[in-house]
Amino acid sequence: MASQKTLTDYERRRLENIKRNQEMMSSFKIQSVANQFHSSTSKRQRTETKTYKTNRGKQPKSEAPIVMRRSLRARGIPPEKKIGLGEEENVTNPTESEYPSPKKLGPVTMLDAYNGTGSLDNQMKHQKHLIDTIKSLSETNLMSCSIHDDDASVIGSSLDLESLILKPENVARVLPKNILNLCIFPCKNRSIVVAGNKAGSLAIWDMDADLKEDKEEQIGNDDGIYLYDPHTAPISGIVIQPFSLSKVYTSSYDGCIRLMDVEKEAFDMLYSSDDAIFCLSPHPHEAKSVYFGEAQGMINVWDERAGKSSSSCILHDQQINTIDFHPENTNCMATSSSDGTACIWDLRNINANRPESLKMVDHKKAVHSAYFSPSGNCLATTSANDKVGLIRGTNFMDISMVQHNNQVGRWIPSFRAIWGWDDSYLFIGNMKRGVDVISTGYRKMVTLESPYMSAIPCRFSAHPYKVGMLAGATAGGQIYTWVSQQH
DNA sequence: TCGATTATTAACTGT
DNA sequence: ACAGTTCCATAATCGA
Repeated sequence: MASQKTLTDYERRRLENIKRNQEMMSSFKIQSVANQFHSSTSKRQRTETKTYKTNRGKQPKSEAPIVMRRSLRARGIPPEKKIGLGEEENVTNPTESEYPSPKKLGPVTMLDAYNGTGSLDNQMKHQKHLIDTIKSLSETNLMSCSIHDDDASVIGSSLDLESLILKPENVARVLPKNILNLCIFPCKNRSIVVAGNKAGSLAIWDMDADLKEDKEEQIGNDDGIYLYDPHTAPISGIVIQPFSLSKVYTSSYDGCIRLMDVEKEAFDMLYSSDDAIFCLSPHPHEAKSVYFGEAQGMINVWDERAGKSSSSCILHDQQINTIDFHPENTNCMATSSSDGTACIWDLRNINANRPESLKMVDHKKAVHSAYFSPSGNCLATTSANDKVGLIRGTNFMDISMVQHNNQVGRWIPSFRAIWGWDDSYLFIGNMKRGVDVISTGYRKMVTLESPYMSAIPCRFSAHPYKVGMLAGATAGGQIYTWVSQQH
């Protein structure tokens, strides 16, 4: 009943937002971008462009420094068990002991986790260069934030869809295997993206690397891509601390939450569990806590001050795929789950054994994401039932469903519709190698296409400060970054 | 109701 | 250009 009071409070604010939003939308010019569905005569259109920016995409060859790292993790059958099976034989019994594999506990230095090529000396220099970059960016970001606090100018900036283009230099293969998660640094003047893949590797791509002023500082053929191996199973969440860019949280199916602390040049181990961790989300108003979905439907909170997980609770019948917080109402949280539902919760109510949600959206099939719009007026859900849900209005009572093909099969990570820079558009992958842009204002859906996009983008991240900069990641480890071409 | 099983799918790998 | 491999997602289908 305490929640009732907040809701009215909350409602009032939302109504104001809705009004503001409507004004914004009506003043917004309609883009009817001609849908050039090149119904692609066949599939073999062009695939050469994707290797525009190649990388050490493959497994390291036999080189001295790598052997050192390999000896720690890969190839490691738990030594105390399974010896009787003989080596290499463990492949034949997939029933047990397969997945948890050689999980490394405790902190790992960034250099140890670094996966590069070339001489050890070059690797050290290259890796150090990234550390310096992130450190410097952390400082400049703090300065610019404190001087003119014009963050608000970005939120609500409208976007001209026609201006979005994909340049070949903004295409790169940054990782082997599926990218499951990516996140662009919340930094005003730089474009750096962090991506995690199914193998537990983390890539950091500094897209401004080739514009670097200090050419003589460049090491080897510096493509701005840095590869680390902090986890041993799929990376399920990446969170960059907005006010401390040198801290990047990662969660993984290996049951660990790590913190890449660039100041300490290490991947700290914050939390470890026998169960998989499926998602990770920072509380926007409590900088020191991250929420994460663990095991079957459980939500858990990591509290940095306490140095441990503070509370847990079962919210769903199956795994929680995403957690997201309302941008204004500090007690409002949304979850999506493979149990077929997305829910909105009052944080004060989720301590009970069987908490009750404020709102539940039933998709009947797995829900892969549920994200609040930048204003908080709308919740967008993406489900395996081929619907994108828009939940808005007073108390989120108004539910509309947009048809969208979300049948990705087995090899493509599930689609998740994300918001751009205002409440106007959602961005989601398209099975025909495009980016679908869903309008919330009852306009026709538009598909972004490019000859340089040779695979299906399934996961996205929008640059928090650069309107129009949208990075899409594929099952093949590529990242395609669309930008807004001025004028 | 709960397991175990299978079909589905796109892109990479390597001849 | 072709075929073989990926393999821990999801839903539908059987069998206990």
